[in-house]
Amino acid sequence: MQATTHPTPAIRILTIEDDQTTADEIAAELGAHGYVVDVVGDGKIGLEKARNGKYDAVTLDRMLPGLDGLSIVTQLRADGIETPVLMISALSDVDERVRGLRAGGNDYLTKPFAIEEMSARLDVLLRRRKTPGLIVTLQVADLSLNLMTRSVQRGGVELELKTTEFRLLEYMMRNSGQVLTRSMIFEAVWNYHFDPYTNLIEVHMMGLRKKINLPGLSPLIRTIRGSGYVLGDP
Amino acid sequence: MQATTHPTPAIRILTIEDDQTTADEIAAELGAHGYVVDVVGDGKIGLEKARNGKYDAVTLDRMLPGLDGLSIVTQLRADGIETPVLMISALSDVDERVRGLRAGGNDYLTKPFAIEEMSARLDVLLRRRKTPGLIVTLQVADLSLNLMTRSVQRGGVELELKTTEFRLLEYMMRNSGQVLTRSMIFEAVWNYHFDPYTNLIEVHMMGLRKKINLPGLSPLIRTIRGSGYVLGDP
DNA sequence: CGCCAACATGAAAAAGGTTTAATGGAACCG
DNA sequence: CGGTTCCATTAAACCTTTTTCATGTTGGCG
Repeated sequence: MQATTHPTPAIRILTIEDDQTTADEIAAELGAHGYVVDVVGDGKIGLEKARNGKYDAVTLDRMLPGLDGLSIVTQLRADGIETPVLMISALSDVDERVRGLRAGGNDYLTKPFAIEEMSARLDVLLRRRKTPGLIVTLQVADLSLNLMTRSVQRGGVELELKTTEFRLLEYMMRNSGQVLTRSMIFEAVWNYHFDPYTNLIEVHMMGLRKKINLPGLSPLIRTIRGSGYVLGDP
Repeated sequence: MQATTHPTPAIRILTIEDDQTTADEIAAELGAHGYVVDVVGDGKIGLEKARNGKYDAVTLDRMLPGLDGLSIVTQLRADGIETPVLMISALSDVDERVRGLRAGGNDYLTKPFAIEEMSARLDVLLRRRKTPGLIVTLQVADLSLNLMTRSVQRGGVELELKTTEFRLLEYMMRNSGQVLTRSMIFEAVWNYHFDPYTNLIEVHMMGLRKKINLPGLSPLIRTIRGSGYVLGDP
């Protein structure tokens, strides 16, 4: 093994932070974790280094002299740089957090924070796998159901379904356009293989309809009198 | 357009049924739906036709002269024939149903049945898409979590998790081997962006541990005193 | 060894979801 | 057009899950 090369290349962190005390603390903690830390106190210079320095991650203060933290992430992302960014701020309200993440931050931490907290969050960012986020969705008309996240949308607006409603809708979407009898629904959703002589299905069907039939949009669930129900528009 | 070809090829159903009355009813109903129906009363002949006849689906009585319904499906599947089979039987108990489906039946219907019931079930079988059943699972040690079916297994045995436990475990599996602080867990699982000053996490962590730590197997959840929790074995 | 803080545990309380039950309304049939 | 059956709707009962609370246990540190 050569003396001039590391067995594994060091992990490099850029800390953009104007408060010297905080900066020292961060540098010490991350150093102790074996990371190489560069500290910068000015926004403009920070952006420059982040652009060129090949860092594995960036910790970024929200309030900075020179250039604001939000602008820095926005710029970075606009330039196509995907380095994970942990945003740090004294502003704790929800809007501020959302703004930070929307701008392109990967995580958001509020001052004051325990230094191990920050370290743990950085670890997660560094190990973040580029999972393509494979989505599996069912689509019927303008209704979509995501099997991974369990989210349901009608014409773009999110619906909050209970678990039974979700299972019922999933079954109907998997067999859309076809008549589904009560016994088929009981088998698929409740795993009942007998007739329970109850109006369970009607009740839950109504719950679904209330949520799915948004004003102005066509009702997607039709009743086939004497047979069952169908999902679909025509 | 030639006179000898159909605009869309007719859908062909094979009905293996020895009771003449039932057979007539089925043929009438399916005929009314535009299907071409062949009726056979004997098991052996039925198996022959199913093997060669290029049918789109088969309805199959459980009790037959010549050859039993169960044996017919078993044979068909053994021969690599994947034609959807709707089994029909006077036997309604769970074991019988399971046996029918295990043998290779795609659906199971108990006599007496409404004829529209059968028709609706056949429709579903006919439109059955060959969805490859794409599975997406998370794996940590001998623990596996299926995101599509929401099932969790430890060393092959199925675990019953509540929804909160499931979300908690999913988050920990997605970030296994790393310390997850309370605030990170609160953000990911409860969507709390503040400290609720409660022991919610401890309680649910215990619930998970109780289910995951099967006797003889190593405890996968470790507590990092002062920091948080880690999922993984070493 | 003893104190303090952090975590674990069990059970009660609160919240939320599912099922039953009772009633009203709409479609079909003579 | 009256009766009957099937479906929709609402509210209450019931059951499960989640959260809180009170208390016990453990590990670190002087």
